[in-house]
Amino acid sequence: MTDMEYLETAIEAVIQKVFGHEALVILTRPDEKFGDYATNVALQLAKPFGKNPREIGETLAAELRTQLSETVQEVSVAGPGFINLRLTDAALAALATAAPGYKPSTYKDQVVVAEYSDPNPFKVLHAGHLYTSVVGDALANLFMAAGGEVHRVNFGGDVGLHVGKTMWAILQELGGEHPEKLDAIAPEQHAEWMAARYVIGTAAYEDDEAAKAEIVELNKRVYQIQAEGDHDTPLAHIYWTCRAWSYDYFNQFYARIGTKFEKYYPESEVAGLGLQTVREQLKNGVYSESAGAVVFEGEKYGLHTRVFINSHGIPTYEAKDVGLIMQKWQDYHFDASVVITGNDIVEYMKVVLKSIEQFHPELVKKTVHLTHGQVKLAGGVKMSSRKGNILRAVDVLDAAAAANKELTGQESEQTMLAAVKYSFLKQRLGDDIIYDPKESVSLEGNSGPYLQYAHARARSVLRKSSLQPAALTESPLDAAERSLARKISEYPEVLDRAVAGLIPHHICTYLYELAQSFNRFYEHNRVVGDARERLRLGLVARYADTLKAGLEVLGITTPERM
RNA sequence: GCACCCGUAGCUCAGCUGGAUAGAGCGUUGGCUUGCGGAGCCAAAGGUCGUAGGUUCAAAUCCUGCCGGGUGUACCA
Repeated sequence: MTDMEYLETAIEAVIQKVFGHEALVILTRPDEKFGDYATNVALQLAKPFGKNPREIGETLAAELRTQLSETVQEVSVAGPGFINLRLTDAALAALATAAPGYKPSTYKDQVVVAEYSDPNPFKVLHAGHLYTSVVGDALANLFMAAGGEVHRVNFGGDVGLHVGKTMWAILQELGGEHPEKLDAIAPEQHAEWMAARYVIGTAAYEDDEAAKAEIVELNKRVYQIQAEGDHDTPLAHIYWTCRAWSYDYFNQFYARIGTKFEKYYPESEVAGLGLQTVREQLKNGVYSESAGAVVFEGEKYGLHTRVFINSHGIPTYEAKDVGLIMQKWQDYHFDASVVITGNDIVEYMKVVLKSIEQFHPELVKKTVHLTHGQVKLAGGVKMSSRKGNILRAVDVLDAAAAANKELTGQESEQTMLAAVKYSFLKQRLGDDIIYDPKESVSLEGNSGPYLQYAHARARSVLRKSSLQPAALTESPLDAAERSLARKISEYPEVLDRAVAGLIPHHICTYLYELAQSFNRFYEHNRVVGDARERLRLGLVARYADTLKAGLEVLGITTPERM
């Protein structure tokens, strides 16, 4: 129980005692001039009690003053009837002292599976993958901070039409099924070479009927290669080699941005289970046959119909997703499963989950689908995957690195990543984000590098002093110190809210406000050399620790020096 | 057509478990500077919270209509 919850309970007890009424008290953080906490409970009770809210407020305030005198130094009623509480310095100091180490227990000892990124082998990583990777990593960190046993997994299509398209163009390039010719391609070229093949294959599929037929055929042959475990035929050689290139490329990218997956679920590994499950449930009437395909009739549930097995007998993405969810359940028996994807598949996912709900409802109950928007270039430039002029993940990182170098004259991978990650994370999840290469890496204002700098600067102050930081309780706080302590003390509440709503951007907002709080304090108050040096060092230490804790949840590094 | 999401300052966004003068960054204007890291601080200008209703003591926040934008809508993922 946080101290805020303790106070809420105490106020509820007072209401019970004074009015004999059960009320739900929610404390908020009002403007600092009003106090440390506020509640509008008196306003809410005015109607049922038929009384003036200020009158109710005053009655409660009087009782609270005597009941909470140990931790609350002032209770006031203001405005239309808000009850404002001002903590004693000692109570506030205790809160600030505990803040950076706070761990919510929301997911304590629970198994949580976080699936995100989900790139397809044989294709390029685009800006959207960078976005989902950054967001997914932060959410996984959030679950961990809340006590969860987190498993990061990744799902991707190593079979499917896109593979047929790329393979078709690869065969064109190699002049047939000649795997030995792949050796001529330099390792650092692998990813780009395959991305270019995909673009060519996609164009051919759309424009050339003969090519389209060949691609469909290749798609089937790839499924066959998987089904038979074929590693010997020339085509299989090409397939497995290029598939491995893709995974190497993914791993390098994830290592660069600092996220690590425990497991890849290639579609080929879950397609069988999906197919089997859907066929089984077809017998049970969950799915039905229509025009040679197996579908789920979503209209019955206010959704739409989707094909799970196509008329060629091949499982579509829908069936693979069924297989994936079943497989994750078999592997982890999770308490919670969170899937993070783009918002273009929200309706799709509803259909898939609704179908699974028919035969495995508890599994769906534990699953949450979180979605994000697209990463768009400022200026509204339209990108097309088909033409290959998409915004790639590396393009974003390169743009950030270039801007950072231009601004600081230095090259820093840490700073660049902080800039990109923070610019993605500070926005509420769900909507599109406008990515402006210049603006997003700006090192001034509300940015990742700003917070890294704020942290490094605080550490520098601590290094500068030869004294040990004191416990905050050693002395009453002056106004500026109190203001900073108050902001630090909010951290547990912010973390709780971020965990409860799975909204990491709240942490960003808070950390920025915290840094502003510190800068205001620091502007006019000396630390090293001041008579209050030890106390202030204690404050700076809590501040730096809180920044560090928050940034770590976001997946942003906190260098001691920059 | 239907479904889902979105519409807050010039730009990019917070705020949306309903509450006290709607906040921040960038940009603009003006001030602070021999500073423990100024990547900062203070201040000013800038808003019919898309629009019309409804619910409520109280609506940017909840409900409905409309306008505008995005996405999805049977064998792609």
